[in-house]
Parts: sequence; structure tokens; C-alpha cells
Amino acid sequence: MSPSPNDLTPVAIPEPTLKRLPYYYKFIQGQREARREFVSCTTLAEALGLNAIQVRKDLQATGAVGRPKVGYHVEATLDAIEECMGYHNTQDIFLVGAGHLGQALLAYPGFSEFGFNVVAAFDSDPAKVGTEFAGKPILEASRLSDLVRRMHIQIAILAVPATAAQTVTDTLVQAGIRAIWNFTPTRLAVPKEVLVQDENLLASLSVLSKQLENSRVKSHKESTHGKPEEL
Amino acid sequence: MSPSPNDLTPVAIPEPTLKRLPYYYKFIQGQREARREFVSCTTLAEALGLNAIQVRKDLQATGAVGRPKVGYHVEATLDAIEECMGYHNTQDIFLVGAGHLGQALLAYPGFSEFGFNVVAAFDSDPAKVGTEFAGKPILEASRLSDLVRRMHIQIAILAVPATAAQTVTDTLVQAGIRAIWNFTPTRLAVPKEVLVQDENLLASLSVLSKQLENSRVKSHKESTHGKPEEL
DNA sequence: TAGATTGTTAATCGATTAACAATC
DNA sequence: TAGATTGTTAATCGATTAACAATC
Repeated sequence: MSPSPNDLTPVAIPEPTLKRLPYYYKFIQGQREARREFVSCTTLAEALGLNAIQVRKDLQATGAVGRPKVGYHVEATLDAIEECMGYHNTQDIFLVGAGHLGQALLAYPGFSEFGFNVVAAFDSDPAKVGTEFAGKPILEASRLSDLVRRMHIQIAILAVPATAAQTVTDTLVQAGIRAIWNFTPTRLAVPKEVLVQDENLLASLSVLSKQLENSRVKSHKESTHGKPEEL
Repeated sequence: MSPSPNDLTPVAIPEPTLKRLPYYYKFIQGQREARREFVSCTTLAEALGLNAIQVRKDLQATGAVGRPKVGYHVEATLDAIEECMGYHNTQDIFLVGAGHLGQALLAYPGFSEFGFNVVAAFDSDPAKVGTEFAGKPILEASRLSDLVRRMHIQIAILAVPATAAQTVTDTLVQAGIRAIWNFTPTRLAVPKEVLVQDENLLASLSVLSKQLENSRVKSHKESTHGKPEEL
């Protein structure tokens, strides 16, 4: 069963591209507000600090088509990105763990713009259960499994303490979850059909800190240039 | 000035590797607690769902050396990762924007384990200024510039509303900041010496959602296998 | 010794970048 | 028409994976 050339399966868009699309979207929205009808790759690239060819490839992946000499039609391109990313299809999401981070995510504005709807949070703290936060109900953790199943929830946000991460994950998987947005520093064991997107904050900060150290060494080697304060 | 072979500059560790190191570190710590003296790549790879060869390469980048047939010495490897990632050198950090997300980051445990110390938060809301959160003072935003300079702060966490992102960034850069951990959905314009690590939450969730859609199409094409609830 | 595991060198794969033709 | 910009095909680059020799 080799892939035939006339296979209509859309080619999977590379993850780096997917991560850049929201930036294009936001910028092009700005162009729309400024009543501009077309936008070029060069403009986009310059505004976002990217390579123009890369922008072109990325837009191509969404199905947007540009016109030589003119650029990309603002409206059509916004539509293409929306369609491609599924900003239209609202997706109900559960949040598990209503601690500080969980609450911040509950209050996070802008989920809805991208078609996400956090419908409820779950927590095991009796003091929180039954209350609301940012207009979303906090429910008893024991109800999680049943509700995932009955409401056919596909995506869960995992913001529980690291110690509970795998247990809660097992529950979610058993209940039929399809994807987990993981804010715990734990590598989750899941069956291969279940997607996990890790959001390891400490790891990201470590990367930044290490790169800073590198750049420090490098610039020190290259030359002793002026004090950064005066830039 | 071509790089000579006996150049002692340490080769920059690839970002994907840097992101995995904290996972190795955590797992090997667990092995230490379990009083195991050695750990092999295969064990690590299996526990973390990675490729054993990749683990070997990653550990190699930290300077850790293993012994054939035996594996990696737990203590020595932990030391190598700590040394490599600079977990020892404490780094003072400022948080800008004490909204829900900012507060969650203030309360985030585990920063200190990796050598980070969030010393203060800054906000423009008079109701917050002067108070404390999670034991950290929230200071008047106008003092940011001066304090970055005087305390030689190198890393800032940016958790302000998108509308303020670039303005605050400019202030930080002028004050001599070296790296920004950016939680806003804005692509920041900074001079090239300043590092930016983007943490675009909505973009990450979009990626997950899109990949879910892909996998749905794919598995639907491949076969109509049993209901996920019964896995 | 035999077998497991590391270390190293080569092959593969995917994303980015470059080159250039097509076009409005 | 000339020039700017897209679309496409090829080259480059870096990370992952594979193959295999070295070693305890």
C-alpha cells in the first residue's frame, strides 16, 4: 500500500510552520484593520523577523495563493489560515487542576478567538469544588472520567502537580481523551493514538538561560564591545 | 578567522537537546533516590519514550561519560547536567506583569531548583503595587528600568497584555536586559544581542488541535477501528 | 570469554534557504 | 515594457537515526 501520487490526503503541515501561522494571522488582521487589501511576503517577513521565502512556504501550506507583483489578498489569506487551523470549529476543552497556573489558563483571553472553549475545570480541593473562576465551573475531580466520556471531550489541559500527572493521564486516556496539553514537567506515558503537547516551562527557561551563557562567552571572545546599558 | 580545530569554544548544544536535559535530570534524580548507582541509555530512553541513541548523544553533549556494559554513573551524570545547564549559578529574574499568568509564575515552585530566583514583579495596577504575592514584592512599573540597571538583571519574564508588549520590551532593552522569556503573543523587535524565548500558549494549543485533526483524518482513512472509550 | 553497552562515524530525514523561472 | 513578487525546484544545513567498532 504505497502512497499513490494522486492520493488526496493533505500533506501534514510541519510543526514549525503551524507555530508561525498564528503570528501571520495576527499581523494580517492588523493589515485588514488598516484597510490594506494585499500584503506581501517581504512585509510579513520584515514585521515578524522571519525569512521571506519561509513566509511564502508557510502560507503555501495553508492553501493561500498570492499574485505575483501584488502579494496575498488579505481577506482570502485570513480565510485560508482560519480554515487550515480550524479556528472556526469550536472545540470544547477540559482543564484539570485549578491551581495558580490552571486559574491563569481559565482566565486566559483569546482561546475563543482560535475556536477553543474551556468548558470546565476539575480539582480535588473541596474548597474550590463548586465555585467558579473566570465564569467557568470548578468540578469535583471524580467526575472527570464520566464527563469526558459523555461530552466527548477530545482535548484536556493538564495543570496538576507533577505527582498526580500520570494518574490523571491514565484516567483521561481511559475516558477516551485524544490529546493532552501537558503543563507538568512529567513525560507522560500514553498509547500512541493519544497526542501530547509538552509545555515544560522550566525547560524553556533553562534553554534561554543556557543560550544566554553561550552568547556571553561568544561575545566576550569576539570583542569587548560597549556597555549594553548604552544601546 | 576560520574556526581552528583546537578552538576551545564549547560547541553550542542544540535546542532540542537542551529541552530534553531536564527530563533526564529528573529521571536520574529518581534513580539516585532509588539508590541505583548506574543508569543506561536504554533505561532512560524507555522511561521517557525516546530513542536510546538520542539519549546517548544528548548526554554526550553535557560532557557525561558512560562505561560500556555498565552505563552512566548516576552522581557523575547529575553533576554533568547541573554543570552544563548552570543549575548551580543562581540567576536573579524580574517578572513584568502581575496578572493571572504572572501570578501563576510567581507562585511556580521549582524555579529555584534550576537556579532561578524571581526577585520581584512589576505592574502598573496601583491596587497591586506595594503588595506581595507568593512572598515576592509587586513593584511600581516605573521603577523597572532603574532596577534592571542597578541590579544587573539579565533575564525578564514578560507577562503583560499584548498591547504593552513592545513598549515594555523597549524599556527592558534600554535598561540592558539580555534575555526575555516572552509570554505575549507578540513577536518582539529587539536588537540581535538580546535573546527572546517565545512561549506562545495559543500557538501551542493550535498545533495540538491541528495535529489531532490530522490524526483523525489519517486513522479514519486507515481503518475504522474500535471506539476509543474501550481502550 | 561472551554479551551488553558505550562512543563514533555514516546515512537519513526534514526544515530552511537559495536560485531561478513564471507572471501580473 | 520593466520590475516586483510569487511559485517551484534544487542546495544546504542540522537533527535524528542507523551501523558498527571499542570496551568493560
